[in-house]
Amino acid sequence: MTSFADRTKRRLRDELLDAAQEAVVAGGYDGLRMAEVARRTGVSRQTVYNEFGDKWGLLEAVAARETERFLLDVNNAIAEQPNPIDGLRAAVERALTLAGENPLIKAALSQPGSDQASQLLTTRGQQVIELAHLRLGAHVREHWPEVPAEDATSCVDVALRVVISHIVTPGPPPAAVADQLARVLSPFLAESRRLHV
Amino acid sequence: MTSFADRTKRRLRDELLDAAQEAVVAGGYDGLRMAEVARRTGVSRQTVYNEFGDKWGLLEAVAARETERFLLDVNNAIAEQPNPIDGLRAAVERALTLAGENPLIKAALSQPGSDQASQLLTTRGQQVIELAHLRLGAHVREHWPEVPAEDATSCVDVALRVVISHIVTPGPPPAAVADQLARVLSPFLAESRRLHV
DNA sequence: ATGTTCTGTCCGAGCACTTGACATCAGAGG
DNA sequence: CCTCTGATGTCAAGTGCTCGGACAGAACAT
Repeated sequence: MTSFADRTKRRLRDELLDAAQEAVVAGGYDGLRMAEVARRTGVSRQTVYNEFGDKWGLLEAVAARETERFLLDVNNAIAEQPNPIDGLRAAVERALTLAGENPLIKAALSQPGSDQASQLLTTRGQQVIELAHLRLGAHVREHWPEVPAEDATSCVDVALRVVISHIVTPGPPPAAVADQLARVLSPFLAESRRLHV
Repeated sequence: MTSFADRTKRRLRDELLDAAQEAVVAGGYDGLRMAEVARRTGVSRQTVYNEFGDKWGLLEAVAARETERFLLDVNNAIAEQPNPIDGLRAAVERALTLAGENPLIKAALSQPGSDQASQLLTTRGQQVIELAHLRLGAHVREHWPEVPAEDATSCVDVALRVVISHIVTPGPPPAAVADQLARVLSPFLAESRRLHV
């Protein structure tokens, strides 16, 4: 169904992103050279600009792809738990674990010239919040329809911001944070549920 | 090192060959439609012609690729046996087994409009003989350098023609043929070796 | 001050693929 | 017998993407 040209374009994008990501992991934002990405992929420098506009666009695309993968993984963790509280705990733990192991996040946080990288993390944080809202909200609505949308939103919102904070400023182990959050938030959800039954 | 364009061209060729091979397996030579190959690959009909010239060229390319894979597999079987006689037996058995399981060969042999397909098998047979000569000859020279090149060539030649005959006209199980050939040919090789020590 | 390196932009040439048309041939059916 | 259909093979014009080279500007080191 999809034309060969379409698939090729996708592959080109993917390979460029691979090269770029590798460069960022190795040397941070400053270590990312447009010419190097082009060379590694076997393509002209111009082609990289055609595809991503400018260096910032390339970096953003790298982050977007990684974000999507990240969320996909976290979503799987949620889906395995029918109980929203357990889903919350699982998601938090998985997210923190993944973040701790992710070389791209490490690079963004630790590299010297990370003015840009941290800004990117903030931007991505916004996107993560939006996407995760949809997914987590749907999960709550599905299993606990009694809980009003507003309350579910509030709960998810708080959890996400705490998680992002823990990613940016690492602290206790993932499981501990997950338990803590679940303990703190579950009474709120449970009561909301009881009130609107 | 290789440019993205090169890799893409290779991939295009491969996908076209995949589609063509599938068509041949399903419907023989007559079942192979240029337009269908193009459609399945997501490319224009003209592109198929640009790549392979004409229908016969496409079919030949399919056969060539499959031949290469076939020989690669057989070569591995040979390489595992230091003793040339054992190598011969292993190669014969592997070749007949592979041929018996290969859908493309089955299609070429069983399809109705197989005037072309059988001719193709003949052509390929020639190529197989040439390539296998190089490989088998090298194997004998490596392990039994005493055997003159002419004798090794004769031995390999006979074996190859018998094998091809068994592929075209299936008979006893592969292992039986392999043993038979090994038994028949080994005295010749052994004596030649003894004489030229 | 000067040279170097990288970003970002522009443009002309080239190449592969697409599209549509056409000639030709074989088989099927009226 | 004639025609209609579907397939192969060829051609030319059009299109999009990529390439290569050149250039200006900014940051930085010597």
